[in-house]
Amino acid sequence: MTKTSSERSSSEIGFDEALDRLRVAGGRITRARRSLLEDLYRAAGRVTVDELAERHPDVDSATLYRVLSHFESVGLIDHVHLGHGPAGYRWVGHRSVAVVCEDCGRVVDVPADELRPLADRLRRHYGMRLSIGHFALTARCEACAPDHSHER
Amino acid sequence: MTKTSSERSSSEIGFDEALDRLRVAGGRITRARRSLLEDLYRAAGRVTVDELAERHPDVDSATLYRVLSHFESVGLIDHVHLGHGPAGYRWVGHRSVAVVCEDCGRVVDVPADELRPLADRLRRHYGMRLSIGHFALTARCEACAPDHSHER
DNA sequence: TCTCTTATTGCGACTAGTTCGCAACAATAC
DNA sequence: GTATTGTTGCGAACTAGTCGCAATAAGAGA
Repeated sequence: MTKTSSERSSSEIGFDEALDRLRVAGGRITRARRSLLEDLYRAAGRVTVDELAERHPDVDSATLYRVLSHFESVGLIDHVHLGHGPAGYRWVGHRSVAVVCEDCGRVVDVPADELRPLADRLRRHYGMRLSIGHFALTARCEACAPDHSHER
Repeated sequence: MTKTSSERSSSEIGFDEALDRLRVAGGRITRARRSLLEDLYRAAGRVTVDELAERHPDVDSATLYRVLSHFESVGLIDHVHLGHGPAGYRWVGHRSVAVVCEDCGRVVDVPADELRPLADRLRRHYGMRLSIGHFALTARCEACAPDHSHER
């Protein structure tokens, strides 16, 4: 289920740089923080809290959330709500929007630019600045909703 | 089935028709169902579970959810997840998408047609059929995220 | 290196939103 | 009316996430 082909761009924050950021922010580099940071850094794409909890059984779930929100406040990761399920976290620098199938849960990443025209219209005509990335778009994938207009 | 995409509320289901549908579906018209159906029919737009619970204190919340999902399965209402908060329910036939401010929770309704270009692209290029309406788009309204840059 | 301060953790309780099991109830068919 | 069985109310459970607090352990300074 690992996400494919999210190559690291040069503008992306490196692991050591991330550690520095945490230190500059005045925080301590604890065992939990270091191992979660490593995991998030190495993960190719989005990771859910469940997955992190499974991979770090020594880290309490309350701590998990606290660490994640700390990382987020320092600008190392961001999170996206994937429909009904748990949120997904990933290293910053990705400029894509998740489109999740509401039936099978499959997530397809779409370049954020695809939403630009809509975002512009929403801002200009409705005064709403679209939060690209914070919530996934829900859809149905081909497997779950084969085309050719057969309504349920 | 009556689902041609550009049609609007001319084909909206009336209250008595809705009652018929429930009967045809083999269900009983209970007190809870009748009063909730009336409420939803009369409500101008989206109603949250909280609001319904407040207005129908005699109806247990578990029943509330069951009735709502029954109505939905019969095709009388649909629901939309408004970001972090509770879901909103409304009479079918509305062709709009909710855009919710993630800070203040304000909901702005946007004609579904605004999403058409995006939906088309997602279908054609990514094989995902956007579920317009099931999830709100999240954004920030002008009050919560005043535009600092000087854009036209 | 040891000591001290205090940021962070683990634990358990708690929240919101929603679902489930089950016995009591009430809508309808007869 | 009575019987049948779909629905309801109640409470418990569940998921995703948050919070308070005492114990722990980073890491600055001696």
